[in-house]
Amino acid sequence: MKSLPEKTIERLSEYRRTLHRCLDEGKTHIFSHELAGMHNITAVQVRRDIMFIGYASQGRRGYDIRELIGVIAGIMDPSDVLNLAVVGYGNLGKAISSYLMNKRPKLKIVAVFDIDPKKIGATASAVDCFSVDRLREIITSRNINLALLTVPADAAQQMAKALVSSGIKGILNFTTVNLSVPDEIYLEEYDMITSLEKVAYFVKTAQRLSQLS
Amino acid sequence: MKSLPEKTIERLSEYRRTLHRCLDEGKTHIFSHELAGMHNITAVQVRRDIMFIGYASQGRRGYDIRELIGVIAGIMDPSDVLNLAVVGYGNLGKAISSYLMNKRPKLKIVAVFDIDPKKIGATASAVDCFSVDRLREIITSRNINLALLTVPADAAQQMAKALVSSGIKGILNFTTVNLSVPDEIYLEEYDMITSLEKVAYFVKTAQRLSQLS
DNA sequence: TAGATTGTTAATCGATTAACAATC
DNA sequence: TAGATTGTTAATCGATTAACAATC
Repeated sequence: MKSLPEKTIERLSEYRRTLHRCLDEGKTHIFSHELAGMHNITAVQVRRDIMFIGYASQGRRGYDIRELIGVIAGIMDPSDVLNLAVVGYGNLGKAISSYLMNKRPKLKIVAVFDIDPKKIGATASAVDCFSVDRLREIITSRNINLALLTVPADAAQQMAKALVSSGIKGILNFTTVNLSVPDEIYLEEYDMITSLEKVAYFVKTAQRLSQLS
Repeated sequence: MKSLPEKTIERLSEYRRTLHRCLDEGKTHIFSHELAGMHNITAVQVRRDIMFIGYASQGRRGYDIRELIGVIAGIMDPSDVLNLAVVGYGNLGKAISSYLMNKRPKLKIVAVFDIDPKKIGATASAVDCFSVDRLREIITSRNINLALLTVPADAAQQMAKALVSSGIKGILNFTTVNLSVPDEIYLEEYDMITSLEKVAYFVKTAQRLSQLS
């Protein structure tokens, strides 16, 4: 199967969460326009995404929520557990760790790294915290594929380099530094300040436009 | 002036940060291919973005970094300070607050809200922490335009509603709930689990594709 | 049936990239 | 000049939306 469009992948992840919530509320089926309304998009887009993943409903009673969750999981979830490391255990690292803990059984945080001796050795939220000196050793021994980078900006590039040379496959970058890594490493920037500036720009622009009318 | 493409806005924010770093390192000019290399995009795209904002260089010696920063600031920065509130002062709220503190003088966190009496009244990182009961009062009196929502998932929709009715203009949503808000409210989803699942998907897909070859 | 809904093709929109003339 | 670089138009690519036949 070909790789799906990036935007579709993002939405599938969001649909799944919403579908789980609907299941919890006792729903068994959902219409495309319902799912669309919950995500502020159009029903056509929902149907198109679902077409992409090759799922078809039983006609006019909407999609079977349980089945749809299963199909999405088949696409999105790795067949084996993907082991993660959180690198940098400050407020952000802690927030992310507790956020992710037990949410996705196939995405498992198996190690946390920090430079602060006071944090090292602690077993925070059931995960061991190691010194960054042992990065390569632990990444190899625990078969870690993905790193969540939450260190201070001035340590980011150097740490990314160390991660890559330790055999990591992908980095989710929470720092404000644009990392440079080899092409074969999947890098996702997750940039708060950019998001915030974008919101600020559009809020400002919307205000200005509405004043004109 | 028309509103710029969303993607261009995002990149302008990223360029500016990089440009500041270059200034700190003593550079005065930068070529489009240098800036492109630092962001893993093409030089054409950099030039096109810069064309969009109406800046022109002095010919073949690249862009004047200081001037370019000024032009980007003129586009992106609100003319007046935009007041922000962080709603939910757990690990994530703390990380965001200290992250943003003093980074962008035009984007100022002027209040923090929480439900926990132990946090209320504290003056964390020089910002007062209030009870959510006083949401409307403080939002009005401190002229707050934008909220950063970091409350637990089950409180998110209710809190969003309270924020909207208190007169907020935009929400940056860090929770995993897809909020529903009126059209005129600018809503930006900032979703960690989706980002992580996306990275996981592409890492997995890349591995599979490379095994085929 | 009439009405609601899905699945899919074709059209549109928006963003990126290729190509290249102009500049220094 | 030759070479490097910019600014801009046109072509391409990818994602969204419109339109509509098929289904129940």
